[in-house]
Amino acid sequence: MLRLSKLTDYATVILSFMARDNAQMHAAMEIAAITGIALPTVSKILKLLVNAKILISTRGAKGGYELARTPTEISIAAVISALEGPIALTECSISQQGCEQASGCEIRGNWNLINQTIHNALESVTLADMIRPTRSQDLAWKQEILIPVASLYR
Amino acid sequence: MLRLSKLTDYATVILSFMARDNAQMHAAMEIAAITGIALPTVSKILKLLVNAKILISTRGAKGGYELARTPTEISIAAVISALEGPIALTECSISQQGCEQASGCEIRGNWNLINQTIHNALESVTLADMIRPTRSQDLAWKQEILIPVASLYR
DNA sequence: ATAATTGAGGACTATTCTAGTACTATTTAA
DNA sequence: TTAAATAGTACTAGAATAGTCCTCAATTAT
Repeated sequence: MLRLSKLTDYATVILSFMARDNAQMHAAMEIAAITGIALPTVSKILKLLVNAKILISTRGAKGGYELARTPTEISIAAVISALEGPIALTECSISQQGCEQASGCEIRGNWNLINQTIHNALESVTLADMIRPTRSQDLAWKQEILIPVASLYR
Repeated sequence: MLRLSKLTDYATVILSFMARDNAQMHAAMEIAAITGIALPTVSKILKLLVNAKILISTRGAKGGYELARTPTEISIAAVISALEGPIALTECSISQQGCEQASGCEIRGNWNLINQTIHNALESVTLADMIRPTRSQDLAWKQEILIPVASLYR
């Protein structure tokens, strides 16, 4: 199923709300109330997004969270990485120590390629794209996503 | 991390071996011995691949498993689907009942789009691609993967 | 100054999912 | 009829995830 964690899913909901809303500063409690996600969970997610430099936090009374960049500059890949670490389908693509297959794993290089492909696809979609309506008549969206695989080899 | 399960990873190793090897029929025990994966685990994976019509099984003495199609006709997307169910990043993309976000989820359509994008990318890579060597001088591979996103809307 | 508000950081728990194993039935060849 | 091989299903242990809670730090308002 190639699953994304629930927290990541929540993160996109939260960020979409923040991108759509005019106000710049949002307290965690406010976000929890609006999205319907429990406050401690929202807090956890917001903290991760701050660490990943996707959000900026302000402490104290009247504090809260705001987007660090404009929605067009925040890619879905960045959000996923913030919540789940580096984007990669297989273990061996992350740790350099390689897998311990008896026969030797011949296909790691190709997995890396696929990882790159997907990463590129996710990199090309931004928060601004996510908050666009999906009805087909509103489609001033990207014509196509072009992934030059050959370039990955260079 | 956008993780793929270990079983799926194993499946690609197993299928790569079968695609590379000339012999048509391979018993589960043989595959276990060569790949170094425990026999019960190998069996489990092979059964799933049979159900997904990626492999054909023959029972009885001299039986075994063989590819149902040529390696160029087996996509990585099919393999992933066989092991993990439909390829989708978010829960709500699979079940039709929708999520129970208080504010209403505005972004489902866009997630579906991203799912489609990734699915297309995985669909375009086949088992034959996986067993190709990865050294750059051997690259008679695909020039690029073209994903016409606009067409998804029609 | 002091109190109130808000985020930071980390620890902890319960639940769910995954990986792996085992057992029994069924099919086929010799 | 026996041996070899897959089919199907159920079960267990371990790991990962989701979610919660508590204490500390920072800022603003009174």
